Amino acid sequence: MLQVYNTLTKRKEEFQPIEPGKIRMYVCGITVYDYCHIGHARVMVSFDVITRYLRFRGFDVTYVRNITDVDDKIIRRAAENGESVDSLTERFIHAMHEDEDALWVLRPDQEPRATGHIHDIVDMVQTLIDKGFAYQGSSGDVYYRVDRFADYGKLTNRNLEDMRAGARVEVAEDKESPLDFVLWKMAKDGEVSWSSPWGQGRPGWHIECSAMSTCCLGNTFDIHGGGPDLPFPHHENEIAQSEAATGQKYVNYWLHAGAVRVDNEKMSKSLGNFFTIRDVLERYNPEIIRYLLTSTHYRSQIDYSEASLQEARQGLERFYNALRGLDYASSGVEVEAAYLQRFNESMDDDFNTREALSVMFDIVREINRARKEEDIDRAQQLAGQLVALGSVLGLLQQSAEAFLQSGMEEAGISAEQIEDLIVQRAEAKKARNFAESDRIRDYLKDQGIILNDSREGTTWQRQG
RNA sequence: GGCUGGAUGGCAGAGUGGUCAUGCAGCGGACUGCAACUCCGUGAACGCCGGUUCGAUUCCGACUCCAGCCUCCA
Repeated sequence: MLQVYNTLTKRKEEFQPIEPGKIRMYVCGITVYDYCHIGHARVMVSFDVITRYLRFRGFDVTYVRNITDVDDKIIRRAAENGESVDSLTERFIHAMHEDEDALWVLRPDQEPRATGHIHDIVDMVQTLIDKGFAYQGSSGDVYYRVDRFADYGKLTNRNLEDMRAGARVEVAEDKESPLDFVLWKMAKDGEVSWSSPWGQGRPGWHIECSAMSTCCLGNTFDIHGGGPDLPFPHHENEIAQSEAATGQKYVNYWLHAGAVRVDNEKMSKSLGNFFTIRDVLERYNPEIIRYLLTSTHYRSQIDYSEASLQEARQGLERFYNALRGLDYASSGVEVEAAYLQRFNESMDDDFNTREALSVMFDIVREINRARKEEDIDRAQQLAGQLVALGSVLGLLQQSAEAFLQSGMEEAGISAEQIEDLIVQRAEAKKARNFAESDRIRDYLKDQGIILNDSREGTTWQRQG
């Protein structure tokens, strides 16, 4: 039985799709004005794993993740750079796709962009005005009338009294209540804008997700996901907009990823501890980031640090050391019941990837035992199963050599030089000149290269 | 202050009303010319105080501390 933790009810619930066998899922994506950071990576990887597992379990999943390609930050950044909004957003959408590909994040089925759905957004705003849930202020901006929506605050347990009392919200002169939020924003001179019944302007942030999710997935859909900072106000406002507009329940299950901290501090630009995905990829194999993000439950807070990256590297080394030199099937492998059942039970429990990994480590031990007993058929059979389960988490999809020999290439020596030295060392060993063979090994170790002798010969890997 | 989540062995991190997590590190042994990889064995934990129970790290309550959100932020 698949159970998921639902932010709306604050507990784990049995998952029941609206339509048997089908799942419609929407995840809030990126505002494209800069490179993606590791917090973005976490949301991408978490929902990628969720999607892969749901499909592995036989569901037909429609995965939609939006791109916010117009908002204040984008307009400001484009102006600072002296470039058009289009050119800025195209650049960073391209960069986002590169980062995702590097992390083996499968593309969503649809990636709607706010600017591609202006018509749907205008329609929804008009519906809200017609139903009395929205109004145009004297500035021309259109606001959502929070007091009209009785269920406001149900996702994050807020009540309007408390919020008014401690209101730190910017007060716009023409709002009826300080808690009202913008649906349609009038354009200032020269800003990118679209025509609407209320004048030239652009959508507010929250309305685009309501409009696009409804448009792509229907009035009510199964899963809505996003990052840790989105439940309030973003998702609260989405519920208010969509349920007021359609009169139907918006979403059945709300899933939110946990925060990423850096060296045990909140990640923020002011602290200067903001890491982009490409910063990290300069120094680490992409799978190391992916493993780090998968080895903690998706809802838990995760600490990003050199130490945690090292630990991720070590975990993967154990996997790839087991796979190294084995010729295993890369697809169509059936996983034997004992392992499959434990794996599925773990993942069925709100996508417990850490526990699923512990099942995979048990397979590693059995592979190594089989290798020791020279039962290569069994080792290869298990290796295929290990990689099959790995593919559900988006792990172990490169060759052992590629992983183990990756890292710090620039600083070190080339593969050709290493192979040469290994040959020289083999000759020295044959002549029982251990002083010379050890000298070569120590030299390579200084270069970050670890040698590994076995009956079949010597293999090498780079140090993490 | 309000709302959420958390506190597990040296570190990371799952989980369970009474019995193994797992990975890294440690210790003993095997393999090896010596290493590395690997295998076998092994020590070590459940914030604090009450309650329920034959028995609680696991359930309930209080407390302390930590984190996220409440302002743009994944």
